[in-house]
Amino acid sequence: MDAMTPEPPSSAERMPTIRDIAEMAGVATSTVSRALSNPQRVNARTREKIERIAAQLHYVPSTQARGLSSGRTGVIAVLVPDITNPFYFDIIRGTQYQLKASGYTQLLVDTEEATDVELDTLRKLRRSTDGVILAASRLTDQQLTDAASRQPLVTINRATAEAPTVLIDTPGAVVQALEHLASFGHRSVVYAGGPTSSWSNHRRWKAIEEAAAKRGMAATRLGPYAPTAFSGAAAADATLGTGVTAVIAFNDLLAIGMLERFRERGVRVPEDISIVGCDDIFGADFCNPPLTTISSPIEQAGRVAVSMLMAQLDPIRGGTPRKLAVMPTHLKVRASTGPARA
Amino acid sequence: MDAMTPEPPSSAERMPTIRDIAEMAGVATSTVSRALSNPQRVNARTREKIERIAAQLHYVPSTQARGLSSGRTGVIAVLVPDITNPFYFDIIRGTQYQLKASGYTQLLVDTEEATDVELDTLRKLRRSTDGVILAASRLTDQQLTDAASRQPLVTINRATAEAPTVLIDTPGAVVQALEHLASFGHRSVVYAGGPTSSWSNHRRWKAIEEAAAKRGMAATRLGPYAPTAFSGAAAADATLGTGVTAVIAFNDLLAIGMLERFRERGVRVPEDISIVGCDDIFGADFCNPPLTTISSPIEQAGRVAVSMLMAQLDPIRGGTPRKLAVMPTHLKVRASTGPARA
DNA sequence: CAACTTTTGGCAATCGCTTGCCGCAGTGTT
DNA sequence: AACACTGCGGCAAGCGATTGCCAAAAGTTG
Repeated sequence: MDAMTPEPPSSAERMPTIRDIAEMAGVATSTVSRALSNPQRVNARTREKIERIAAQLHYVPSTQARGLSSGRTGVIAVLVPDITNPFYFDIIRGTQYQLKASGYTQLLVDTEEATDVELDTLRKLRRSTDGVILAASRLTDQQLTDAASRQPLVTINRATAEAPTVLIDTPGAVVQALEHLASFGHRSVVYAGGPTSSWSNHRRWKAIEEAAAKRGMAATRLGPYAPTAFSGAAAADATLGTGVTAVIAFNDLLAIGMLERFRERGVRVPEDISIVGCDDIFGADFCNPPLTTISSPIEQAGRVAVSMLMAQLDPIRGGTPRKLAVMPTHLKVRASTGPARA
Repeated sequence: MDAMTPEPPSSAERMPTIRDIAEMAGVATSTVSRALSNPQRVNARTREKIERIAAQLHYVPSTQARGLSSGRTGVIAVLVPDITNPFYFDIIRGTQYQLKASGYTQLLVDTEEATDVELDTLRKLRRSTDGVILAASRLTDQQLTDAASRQPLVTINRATAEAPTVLIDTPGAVVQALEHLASFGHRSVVYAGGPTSSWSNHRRWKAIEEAAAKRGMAATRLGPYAPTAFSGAAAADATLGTGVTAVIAFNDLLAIGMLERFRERGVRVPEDISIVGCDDIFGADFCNPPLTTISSPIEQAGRVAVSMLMAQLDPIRGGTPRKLAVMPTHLKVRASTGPARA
């Protein structure tokens, strides 16, 4: 107003606020606020007018201010151990899709397979997010319980008593995999294990051990190996050392790495050795040979995780909050498995 | 303090604020604020005391409040056309890494290869982010110019006059690819093109056309095809229809899809037809046959984009703001290319 | 038509932090 | 000894929304 007041640099013109709208509409800011985020609280005519002005001004509410006063941020964090692992891509896509549909923003964080990064992130995020989806958490039960008591949380592939969980029923499919191998005459199998801190890893091995025992097959566990194609070489070599005819890998990444190593060493797949992966990631269908693997609707797992979180955030609209969802799995037979060599 | 005041539900105990710290330390909130975010502005002893109390309270500053009053959000958005395209994985990893190192949070958004989603996202994000990295933007020059004038922006694989850009020098490598094919006796080549709105696509085709003309080779453009493995079938069929002995695909995804289709139809690669991909994505090395492709430090491109953005945000510390960075590329020869059939 | 309820909109406090401005000490300069 | 700095800390005004409380207006009812 004052002629002395220096104009702010016009480089970035000021963004409109509810005050601007309120002035133009001749109402109070509170009315604008209500019209925009609580429509039924305000008269239809007033609301329309406000909406029109808002649109005309290209008004975008400040998430910061909104979050500060309302306590809600509209942000959900998704924590994955490794952004570059294709397995998580499908999860991420699923959560992204469903979060967007629910009006939330997804904040993706790579925890680098490290417990402390995970813990630290969780702490920092407590303030700035409404909830967290924790995929393949590396936390201990205790840490997980603590975290769940502090913020709305849903885990994927990591069961806890405290937080709702989406589980991919890999153990179920492991049985199918074992049957499949048995039908090909395999009598002994190696499990190329994943990270020690991986809960799924334990779960998978237990299932294999048990199912193998039931069928009188010998099962050996190798590892731990990092869940990367790169580690496949070591896993392949160790497997060859055992003389088994079949191997089940912790995941497809590892399996694909093993495939390459086998080829390098002149070991034929599946003639000399059969290999089963897990997750049916991008690439499992076009590697050489195409990988027999355990497939599941991973993307859907992400979507389900989101809806379980939504139910937790808004118990009324969300309906009965499920504590556990199990995604079905099935064995996808491709060319990496075949009859056991004599 | 008042006995009548109802205790807040202890379910989630209140998070500590700078006021709590200020009270405990016996200083004003402004001092706490400065001690924490502007350390040299406050006496060392005072600062240490405050830091100690903050740590003890597990204090985490509210990004919301901070952003509201300071105008900075600490968030950088990264927009990619398709989260599930492995090409962007590496970019995302690069940006994530570098942003974290710079103390920023990455907000990842999938724009679904759609111009309007991109535009809309950009608008919404203007308020809540400090800057944007736009990978393979589908925007027109005009739209891009507008966007760049409204918010700090860096593009990847999309040159503009306005915004700093990181380019992957694929056209450069296309020449290598053509030489490689020529040395194998190929005289005609097909380019299986990508999306019409893709700037790189045009750029690539121009380079091929020109390089082919210079060598007296015939070049035909096919497409557009969606940059997915799924579209590979159509691209493969169309390619076969032309009778050429070599094809360069818009990207590896498409190339891999073509590879599969060729196998389905009994066309041998590289005996019957040679194929060159582009990007060297995850999977290009283990598909069947492994793909000859144009490789480049994609992850580094992401990192460079971040540092260019940082330079823009803080011109003093950031050093000379580069307007353009070109990432080198080279042809990675694998098994999908070979001598032309007679 | 009076008494009452429901709508509708305004006031003002608040969320947690940043930052411009001010003033008090302590130090150094002439 | 008077003066000017400089370093350090406090005051208080925002940032842009939300929301509890209240009052005026409108609608209902007997």
